[in-house]
Amino acid sequence: MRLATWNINSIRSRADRVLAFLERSGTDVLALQETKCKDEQFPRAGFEAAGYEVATFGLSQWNGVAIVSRVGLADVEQGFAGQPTFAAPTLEPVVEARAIGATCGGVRVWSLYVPHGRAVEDPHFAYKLEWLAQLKAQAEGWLTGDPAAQIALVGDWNVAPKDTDVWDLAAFAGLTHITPAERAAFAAFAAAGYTEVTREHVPEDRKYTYWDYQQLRFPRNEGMRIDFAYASPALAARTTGVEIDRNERKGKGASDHVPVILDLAD
DNA sequence: ATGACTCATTACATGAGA
Repeated sequence: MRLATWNINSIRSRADRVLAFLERSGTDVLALQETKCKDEQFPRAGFEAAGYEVATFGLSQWNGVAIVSRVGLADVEQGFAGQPTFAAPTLEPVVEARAIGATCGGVRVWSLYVPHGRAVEDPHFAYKLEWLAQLKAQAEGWLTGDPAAQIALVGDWNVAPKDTDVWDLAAFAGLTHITPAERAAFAAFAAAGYTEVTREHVPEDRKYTYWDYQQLRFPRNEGMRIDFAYASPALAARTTGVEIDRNERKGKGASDHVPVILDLAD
């Protein structure tokens, strides 16, 4: 089975690209982030015509996550238990559309769009840390008592765990994504028993998953590695390979992130 | 070339992204 994750930066702008990717890569289950549309606006028809089921969680033009699968899609959950809320200025707190779970081909898949944080002194940053802490608390519970659990926590984590996961550490001084607090929140999933399988299979430096649209970041390979896949022990044992599909950043109309693809043994 | 931001909005400028 092939399981992929991709921050698509608007599904309505790139549905054709995603359909072509599914066909070319032979991906069975795709977790999407930043779909940037409400559920009723999601372009489902093309996916269903291609033989995929679709589960979405979108509330507005911000955030939005989805899972598409051709190996079954059951027990959909929009958001996770205990997911922190966020209050935009002048608005009531809401559970944002940043997490959706579904069981696909025997794997409990979570498509995750971790809050950005914006700036270390911004309320969004504390929200980010709490969001990760609460997700970790839930994810720890999903593992207990079931050594055979097949769980994949995949998506845009908005954390660069290693100094070499950004193109120039000095350029990030004082900014989010590289702080010890964020890295500790990310590492807590490993302490809880999950394995970050993309690092295991692609350990080399400068294997980025995101390049800013500005300042020729992609042709210069000045990117960030922030899209990851934490796997439960049984799922990690099944993971035979990982590919970061760098070619998807090329050309007109690319997302600023590329797909990360996991190969799972039957 | 892999190329000089992009997306969505009761839009025409603003907020968000990282």
